[in-house]
Amino acid sequence: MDPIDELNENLVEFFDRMSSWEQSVIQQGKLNVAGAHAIEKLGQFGSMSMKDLSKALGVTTGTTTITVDRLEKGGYAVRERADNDRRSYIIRLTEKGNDAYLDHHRHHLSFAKEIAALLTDEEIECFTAVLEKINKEI
Amino acid sequence: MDPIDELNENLVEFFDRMSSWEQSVIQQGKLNVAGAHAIEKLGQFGSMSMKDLSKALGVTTGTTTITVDRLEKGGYAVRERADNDRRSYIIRLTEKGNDAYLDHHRHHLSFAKEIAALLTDEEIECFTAVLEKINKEI
DNA sequence: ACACATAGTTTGAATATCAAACAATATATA
DNA sequence: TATATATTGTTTGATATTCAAACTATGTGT
Repeated sequence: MDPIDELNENLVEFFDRMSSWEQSVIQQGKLNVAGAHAIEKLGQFGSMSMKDLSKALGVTTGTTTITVDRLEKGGYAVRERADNDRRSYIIRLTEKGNDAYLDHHRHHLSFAKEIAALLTDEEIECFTAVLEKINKEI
Repeated sequence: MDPIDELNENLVEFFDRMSSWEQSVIQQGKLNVAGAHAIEKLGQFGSMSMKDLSKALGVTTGTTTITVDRLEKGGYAVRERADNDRRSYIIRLTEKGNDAYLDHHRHHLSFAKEIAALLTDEEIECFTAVLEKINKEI
């Protein structure tokens, strides 16, 4: 079989499995999908404006307004006035929000651990190196 | 840095990039997300019943009814009566539906090709083998 | 000042999804 | 056979998600 075809099939299946896994993890928690994604971005990249958060999430600012409203009501995040621009807010995770992020992060880590357990040290090294290469260049 | 952390970070980023890529590919076409996913399953696994399609997609049969209605209206798929069970339909891709599947498949292939171009033969082999291993066991 | 641009919110509409009720058919049991 | 139960797919009513466009408030450039 063509190596490209083989790579493709495995990629597609892997992506499918990761999607299912991600969704099931989110559904275990109290957050909706949009909120969980927002918390992930805020946890990963730190506090940011509505606009930047929208861009990071790939949705309109209108949608982000709703998402952040919900996060605020749930006590996961707060809007803080930006120093330099009075139109703008900086969205910051609260302690509860950060806990939710860390919890999600722990899930990811245990997923990575589960994968690593299947592989030899050499395979882990190669797999990580390849992913890093792809992430850098695509 | 801990190899697990490193693996995790690269996995998360890779998944994120694949999600964006997938979404942008779908939005280029005329199908909505649900329809595109349904076509992907039907193309990959062949004609199947509403129930099986629902299971493959991870949604209720009610949702699948709507999705398949739309595919039929768009000329991408047809419901055919099952021989053995008169309650049941077999959902089959039309030629147009199959073209849409092949087109999507081509996008995937070119994505895989793009990735392969970044890697040495050895890396391709290792990456594919690791993905296969993970897919089998997770 | 004045026009134009930008950040975020609101609004109205379209779409997606689910759970539950339902109709038609199949299967099992008495 | 007759009757109860299960299953397949559809419909319905409710809720959630998202977008585009209009809008408010503020910033920037001429």
